[in-house]
Amino acid sequence: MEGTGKLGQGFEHRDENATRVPVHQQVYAQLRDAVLFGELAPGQAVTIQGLIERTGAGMTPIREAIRRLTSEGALEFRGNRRVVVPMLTVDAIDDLIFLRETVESRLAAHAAKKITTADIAALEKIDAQVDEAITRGDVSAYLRQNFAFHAKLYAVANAPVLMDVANSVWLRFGPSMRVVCGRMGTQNLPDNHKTALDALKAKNAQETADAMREDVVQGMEQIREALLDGTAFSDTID
Amino acid sequence: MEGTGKLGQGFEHRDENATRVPVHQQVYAQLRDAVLFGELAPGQAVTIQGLIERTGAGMTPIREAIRRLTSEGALEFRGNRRVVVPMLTVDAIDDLIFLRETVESRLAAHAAKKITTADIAALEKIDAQVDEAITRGDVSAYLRQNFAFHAKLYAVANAPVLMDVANSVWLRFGPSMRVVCGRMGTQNLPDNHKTALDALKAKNAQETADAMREDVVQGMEQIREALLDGTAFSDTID
DNA sequence: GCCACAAAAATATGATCAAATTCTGATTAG
DNA sequence: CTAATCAGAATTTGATCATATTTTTGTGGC
Repeated sequence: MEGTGKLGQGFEHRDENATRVPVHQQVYAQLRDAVLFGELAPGQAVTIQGLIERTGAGMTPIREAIRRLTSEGALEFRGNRRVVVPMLTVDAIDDLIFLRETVESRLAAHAAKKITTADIAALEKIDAQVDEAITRGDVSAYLRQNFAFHAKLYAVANAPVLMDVANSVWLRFGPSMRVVCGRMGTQNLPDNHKTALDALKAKNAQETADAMREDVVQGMEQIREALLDGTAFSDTID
Repeated sequence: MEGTGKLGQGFEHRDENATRVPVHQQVYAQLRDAVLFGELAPGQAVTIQGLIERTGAGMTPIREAIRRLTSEGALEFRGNRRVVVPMLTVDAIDDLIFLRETVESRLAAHAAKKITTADIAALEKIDAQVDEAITRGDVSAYLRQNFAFHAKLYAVANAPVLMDVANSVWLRFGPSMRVVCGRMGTQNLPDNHKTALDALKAKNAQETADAMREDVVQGMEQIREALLDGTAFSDTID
């Protein structure tokens, strides 16, 4: 996705049976990933004109994508029609930890009741890639695979409302997570996925919820400490 | 706001010092209220063309408003470019109850720590109007004033992340709430606001949280029972 | 019941207008 | 004489609309 530039290349012939993805959704997905995986730094400005050049799309679909991301908390309206990637405050991170702890453990419990062997296999495959990214020290891959693991669990839980909240939380701490990982590398990162997988196999909702809560809290606390420390975010724009 | 039709009438001269409100925000606010206070029934379709006629606005701002409401859970994408007011399922209402209970009590606790005497006065004034609406049997006024009470509490709490979640939850049960109230009238509606106000005056976070939790759960359970009963929603579209 | 055609609605683009930021240069205080 | 500040011009950016294109839906003939 990085550096490809324009959208829609290679899809000029439309008599294929491939389902057409609307431009506004493509822009949304691209911008969402950019925020989620830290390609945009906290405080960085996001302009409509810039996205027009970057994506080659028209103005309307870009506006739609920005509105969507804004109400999901990925972007922030800064008064004078300026849109930026929000910067985390300590107050905000406390609420995010609380939310993620609460929502993610409930999602995990739901998932434990509905999970199939195929789902477990998929989760194990993703978790193996998480491990690989950690040993390789590949921050970007870790962020993507770790998200994929949690996202898969949300999908299994099949609870749209909770999933929306969880995704919004991810979008809000994503940029800071990247900054923290960039500083610390991948060594101290949490991975309680194995415990969760064992609990999932046993279809034990309570244990699954506890394992995921542990995983979540560990990760979020690292961001919180970096925020309190302050040095990690000294280079961000304002 | 009802029945006024076109937007932006009477604002042709722009040398006033009145701050200009963008059209997409006006459309958003209008549509948001329509969902929140049950002017649109669950399952009802929302079309771009319809809104163009209804509001007199152009296409782009309407699209933006719809995208925003969609990611806030007030509207739902139904496959073939069709947007509808979502219908609540029993699974969804359970998650909404859980979320509102959790988030609203935390917001209440935050508010208790920061509240001023002016805020308390404002809350008491709103609560008086809630009482008046109940005795008058005015469902529409009850819905608006009750929301105003909670919204004021959110504003005092000053926790943007939690407030976004709470507002999203409101948008998701709003339409069904209206259906339920339309059936039952205003007599059996909960109002634990007095207890909450006492706790707020004492700046007791725990008691405030408990009072609000009680208020919230009572209201949500009524929707849940109506959903299980099923008769209340038999006339909705789909 | 199925396919073709017509009408309606949604997506996407570019043009136009308005507002805000930035840039420039001059004036003035230290 | 240098540096800071402010006014106004120029550029950039956002908001809105009108229009073209594509997709879906609805209808009538076979």
